[in-house]
Formats: sequence, C-alpha cells, structure tokens
Amino acid sequence: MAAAPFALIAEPNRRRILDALLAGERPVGDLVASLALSQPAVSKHLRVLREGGLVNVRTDAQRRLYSLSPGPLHEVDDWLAPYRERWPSRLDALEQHLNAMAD
Amino acid sequence: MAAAPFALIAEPNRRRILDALLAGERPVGDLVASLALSQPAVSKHLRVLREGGLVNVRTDAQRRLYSLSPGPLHEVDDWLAPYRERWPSRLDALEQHLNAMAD
DNA sequence: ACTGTATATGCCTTGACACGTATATAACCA
DNA sequence: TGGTTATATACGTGTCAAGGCATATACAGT
Repeated sequence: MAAAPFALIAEPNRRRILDALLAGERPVGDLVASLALSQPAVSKHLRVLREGGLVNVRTDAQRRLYSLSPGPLHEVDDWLAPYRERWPSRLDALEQHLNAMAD
Repeated sequence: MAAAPFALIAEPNRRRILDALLAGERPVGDLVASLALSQPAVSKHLRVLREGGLVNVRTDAQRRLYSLSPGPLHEVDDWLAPYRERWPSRLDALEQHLNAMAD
C-alpha cells in the first residue's frame, strides 16, 4: 500500500539512496557499497521506494538498475509552499534568540 | 532529542496541526477540537513539534498559545531542491505510462 | 547441469511511536 | 482555601517499521 512520500523520505537511509540516485541509475550493489547497510536492507528500502513511486527499476542481466522518479515528491513540495512564504529572515532568528534569552 | 524535520512532518496529525497554525496562533483546545484526537495526544504532538523547533509557545493565563516557527522546514526544502529540478513534465508522465504498459 | 553472481523475500527480534485513560500541574475565580 | 478550566505528564498497550541472517529466485558462464 504505497506510503505517502512524507513517510518515505522520513527514513535517513532512504534519503541517502535517493541522493545516490541523483547521479544517475545504479545497481543495488553500488548502493549497498555506499550505504553501510546489508544488501537485504537496501533491497527492502528500494521496494518501499518503488511502491511509493519514487524510483524505477530496469533489469539488466542479473542486475537491477534503479533510477529516480521524483514525481511524488511534488506533494511534499506543495505542502511546503505556505511555509516557504513564512521562512524566517535573519532578523527573525535574532529575535527568537533574544526571546529565548529572556526566558 | 530534537528529531529531524523529516520525521516530524511524516506524521499526518502533526502536519494537520501545523496546517491549523498557518492561520495564526491557537490554544491547545482549538487544535483538539479541529483534529478528532484526544487532548493528551495533541499535547504530545505539540511537544514533539516544539522540541523540533517547528512551533513556539506563549503562555496566556491557563492557556498556551502555539504558533508556527517554520525555520527547520528549510532543511526539507533544501533537500528537495535537486529533485525539484527533475520534476517530471507531462511528457515524462506519458512516457512512464507507456513504459509501464510495455511490461 | 553446475556454479557463481546479483537481487529479492521470509522470518524474527527489537525499538520506536501513537494513542487512550488516568492523573498531575498550573492558573484563574469565588 | 476550594473548585474549575486548561494543559501537561505517566503509564500501559498495540502497531509498525527497520534491521540482520538465512534462503529463494533469476540470470550468466562453463
């Protein structure tokens, strides 16, 4: 049951997998090598990402090449929009700091 | 131990709390009323959000007024940046559809 | 067919977390 | 002080997800 993208990117290792795929498609073995994680663990994350529509797979002989499919991240971006408009400026940060000191 | 913003916004009810705060600061009771959730549950979410720096509290007599502090969401936005550049166009979506049909 | 390589799945354990109920704390008011 | 309102914490419970190890599956080369 394809999880929401929010939950998908909550897992640090999954974010690292996605980050690794930014450079282009990669076989599972490559990902295992770059994340200090067991091969089954990586395969399971890839499955979750696949079911969530964040990655695609392509079969190449025994290997399976995973690539990005960032479409669903759009939902996160959309949700973020109203908050982006409320981004704190540096002055706000200073103000918060002073408020914290006043406590 | 202030959780990363990614984990904070993974919880749907927490997102709803943040969304409710977009309109301005609110006492806990208001939030309880708008999310069909027990008061303790809301208080706990607020605690997590507070520790994560996503909300501020202000005491007003017996009430505690929570307000947004969206700064940490910047981290999510930053992480999202490289993916945003890879957003699928409608043509990409068509292509994916065709690829899926070809399987 | 047999072996090796690459990846996926099954099973199990563990830890985290979301929730509710009950209770504590705090501020207000009479 | 006692009672009432508003919110926080303690505690117990159920669920779920992430990880590892073992094993299955798929493909390739001999």
